[in-house]
Amino acid sequence: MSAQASAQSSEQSAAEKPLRADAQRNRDKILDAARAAFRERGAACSLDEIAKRAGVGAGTLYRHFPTRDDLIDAVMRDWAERIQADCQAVVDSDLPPRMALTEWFNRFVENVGIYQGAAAKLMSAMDDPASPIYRKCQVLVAANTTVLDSVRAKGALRDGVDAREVMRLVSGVASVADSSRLAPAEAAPMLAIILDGILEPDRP
Amino acid sequence: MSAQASAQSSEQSAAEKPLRADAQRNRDKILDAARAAFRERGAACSLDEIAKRAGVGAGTLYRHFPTRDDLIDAVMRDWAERIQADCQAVVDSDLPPRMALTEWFNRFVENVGIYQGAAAKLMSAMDDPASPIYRKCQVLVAANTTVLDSVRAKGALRDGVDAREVMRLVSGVASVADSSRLAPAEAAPMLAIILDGILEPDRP
DNA sequence: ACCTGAACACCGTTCAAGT
DNA sequence: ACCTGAACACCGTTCAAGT
Repeated sequence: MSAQASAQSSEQSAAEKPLRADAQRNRDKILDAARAAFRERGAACSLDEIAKRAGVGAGTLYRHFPTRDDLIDAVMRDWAERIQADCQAVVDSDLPPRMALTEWFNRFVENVGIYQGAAAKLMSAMDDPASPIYRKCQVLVAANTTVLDSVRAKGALRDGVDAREVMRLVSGVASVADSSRLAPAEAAPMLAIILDGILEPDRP
Repeated sequence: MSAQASAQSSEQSAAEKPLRADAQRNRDKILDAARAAFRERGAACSLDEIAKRAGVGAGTLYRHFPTRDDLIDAVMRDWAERIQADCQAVVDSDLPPRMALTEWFNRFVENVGIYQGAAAKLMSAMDDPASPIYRKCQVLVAANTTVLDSVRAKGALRDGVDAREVMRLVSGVASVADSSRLAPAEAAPMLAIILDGILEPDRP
């Protein structure tokens, strides 16, 4: 069972008071069950089913995660780290601008597409500070800004290209890919258009 | 009441056997109620509430519209006509390419954004022939192709730009605008990027 | 301090009984 | 031929009772 792997490294946010041992165990079981359920049935899957899979009462799930978005947020934790790692890798790689952005956008769409409905969740949280996922969006915006700035420093970006707008556009592509059930690679033509739209046209 | 307007011009698709008078009246009442409810609460609003608003039994709603998508499809009827009209207007206008496409994309996003969740519905129906909304998507794809072809004829489009991909991209923008609750005008920067991505860069 | 699961509310969907 | 609304199933959410 994959339950073991993450049950060992008790998943908890850095600066929070420690949970009682049994509570921590339940929290981990819920997260494992949620990850599996989201993967199979998408982010709209029944919370009751997740509780049952995790072998806990429904109330326990709600105690740990008052809303569905809180649960999604927790499940997204490792996922945000992966994106930050990708960002760093691309910036360090020193690839030519177009290749760097192609790589970055592709990974972005791939990462955002882990669960059906995850892309849509992200989009609606992006401008909603009240959403539990809002912070995760900030991380994405920051990573995207970092990558774009590194390309801008090479003079490859058109004037007036705003990282926020690019982020929205790419999220839109991720969402299209998600709801049309496109393979990640099938998003490439759309991403290519965006690239042509933000990169300085080849100069003689 | 706005109910009167559309109750007079009994809304029925061209080639279908006529309904009994009372059935036709109920159908119209349901559509009016659905339009109002979708506008207020979005495309995910309770069907039961729509039936109540329309003053019919729940079963009557299901008799006329077996699935939620069938109802959405019917509500979208006049909406698709509006898009086709916009398409024709833009093609006939003989505006310079960039202005023509700006106009077209803006209207597209505006039209698709009538109801919360409508854009998402469209996206997922685009590649799903089994969906009742699929036909409506075909209309949109056709209109979009017409506009793009008219611009291509002027040599303003980059080589290899596919109408289908552009349609997907713009739907994605509409979806972002929808779920982030952006005003239609706020989609302009994203649309500008797409324009730069598909138009031939200015030549000296 | 935390867990359980019965109980409630809400919504989609069906279908027997009615006109 | 069509309509009604009670009935059922399913899901989210709460909370009294338990450890």
